[in-house]
Amino acid sequence: MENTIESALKQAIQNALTVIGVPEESIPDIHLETPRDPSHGDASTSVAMQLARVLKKNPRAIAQEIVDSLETDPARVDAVEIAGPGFINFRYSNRYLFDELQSILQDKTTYGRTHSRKGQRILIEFVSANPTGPLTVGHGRNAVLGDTIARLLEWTGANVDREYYFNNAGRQMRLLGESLRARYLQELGETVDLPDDGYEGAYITDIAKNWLTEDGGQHRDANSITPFKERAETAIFEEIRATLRRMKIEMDSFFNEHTLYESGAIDRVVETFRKKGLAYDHDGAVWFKTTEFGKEKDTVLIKSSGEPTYRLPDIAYHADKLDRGYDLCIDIFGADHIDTYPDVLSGLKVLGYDPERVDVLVYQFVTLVKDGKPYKMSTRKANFVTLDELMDEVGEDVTRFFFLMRSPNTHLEFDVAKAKEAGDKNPVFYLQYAHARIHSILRKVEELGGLSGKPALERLTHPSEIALIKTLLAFPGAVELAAAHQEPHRLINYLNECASGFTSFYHDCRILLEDVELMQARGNLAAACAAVLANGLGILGISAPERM
RNA sequence: GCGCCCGUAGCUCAACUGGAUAGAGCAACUGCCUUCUAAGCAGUAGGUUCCAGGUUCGAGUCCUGGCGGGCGUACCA
Repeated sequence: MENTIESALKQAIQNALTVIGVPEESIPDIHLETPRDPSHGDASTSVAMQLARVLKKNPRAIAQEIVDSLETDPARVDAVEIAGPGFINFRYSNRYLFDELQSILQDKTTYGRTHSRKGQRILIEFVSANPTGPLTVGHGRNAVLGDTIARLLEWTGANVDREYYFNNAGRQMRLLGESLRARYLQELGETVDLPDDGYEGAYITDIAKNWLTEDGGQHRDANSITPFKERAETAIFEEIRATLRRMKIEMDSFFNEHTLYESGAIDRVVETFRKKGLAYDHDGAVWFKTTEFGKEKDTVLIKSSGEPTYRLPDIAYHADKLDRGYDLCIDIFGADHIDTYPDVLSGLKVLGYDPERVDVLVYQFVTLVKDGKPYKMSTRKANFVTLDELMDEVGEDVTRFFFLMRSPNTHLEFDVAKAKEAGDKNPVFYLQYAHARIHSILRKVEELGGLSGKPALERLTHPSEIALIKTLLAFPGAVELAAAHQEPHRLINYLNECASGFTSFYHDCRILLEDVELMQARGNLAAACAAVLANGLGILGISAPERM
């Protein structure tokens, strides 16, 4: 990324500022942006306006001084203009655009990859649903966000591992085992009630039925619920893994909370806290002095029953992750967990870790809209929609897309009816359609002799052609931006621009022509666009079909 | 009560972290298929960016105070 035109321009501006005698300490961070309005050029900076106050001069006059001492590469930059209140606008040369287009055509499947996170090891923990039931729509946003952010980070050069953290002990799992036993016995004709607060979902009955066909009812008189718990866990985890696979999510590891008890990691955390005077006994429980870190109340680490609350293993777990040598650990949390992570960070600080190495992405809840009405869900009650059911209805691509298309920190309305309308109302098809359309044309170009290895790209002069090239060149930056913010929807916004840029080009400029040279130039532009769309959809985990 | 998030077109949401005339998609209206995929394109209409102050060359974006919604505020996860 060192030799990009942007970095060259920044350097040139920096130099010019020094030349005109701006003291080093008042030089701001030079920021280049792409103007919304194309008539304002291809890149723009507002340094002159930022300096107006320090230098006590008219911003336009400062801009003029900067431009006068600015040395830009005439092969890449056609014009430098001052506009508005003091913006300095840069216009790129066509030659630059064609050179860059050529490099897209060379890189194809790797175009858009950067090295900004090269050498970084990142662990991203997500989904992390306990095995008490199938994954529901509620987990979907977490799963897809986590996986897509992982893919984004991989595209910027990082080495990313995906981990699923779970707990198969405790009250919830006990209830699950008891619920399974009840169903099992019911299937054998006994009259047994589900336990209070038991799991009512039909999947429990399915597990019971399957088991019965295997074991013939030999667990009827088992006096321990352990086999029921284990059977339920295995069956449910199998289903969860299958669902994830269907969503194109491949975990690198599953981490059982229990190992933190066995290894003594939890005890060590408490010991260290005590040694530092940040843990104490009160009312039979062990407390963490979170008031030392700005909280209103201290927090219970170990209940008077002797059972730790989930915060304690959480702290030990994060320490474990950092011990494994990751530069960065990312957690994907729903908004309901928002209150827990400050404690984890405080705990890590006490243990001597740098909390900066943990990043928490909090996303807001999903409202599922069915028949125009919001649909309330709960795993324990039977009224939930599983991810599998959702994918059965709207397909895998649409499912991933809908979870990604909004900023993580706004509420997401998932309207099943809209997602199902496999037509113009569905934005995912717009991207796939543009891609398929290009391939359809390229197949025809192939019949007419194919694309030239050395296309005459300078034949591309139509405004729609130039605009499309510029959009394609923005791809690596869009990936970088989405990765930096951990917000996949930014990439979707970009891909929409890309697809609509193509369709404008498609309508303005015919590709299949007698003029073979022009056909090849345009064909190559279309091919470059297909490559960008395919790469972008790949990052989102959405297919890029060649025919529709 | 306190903490976090949100409030932008009729609806669902963007807006490159402070930039130039706030943009898309649905829905509405008007055009465009003997020519490469009409799952498309071009156009019209739609806005006091919740309200009131403040910061500055410049605010949807930052600060303060309200109003409205979501989530949390457990010896539940």
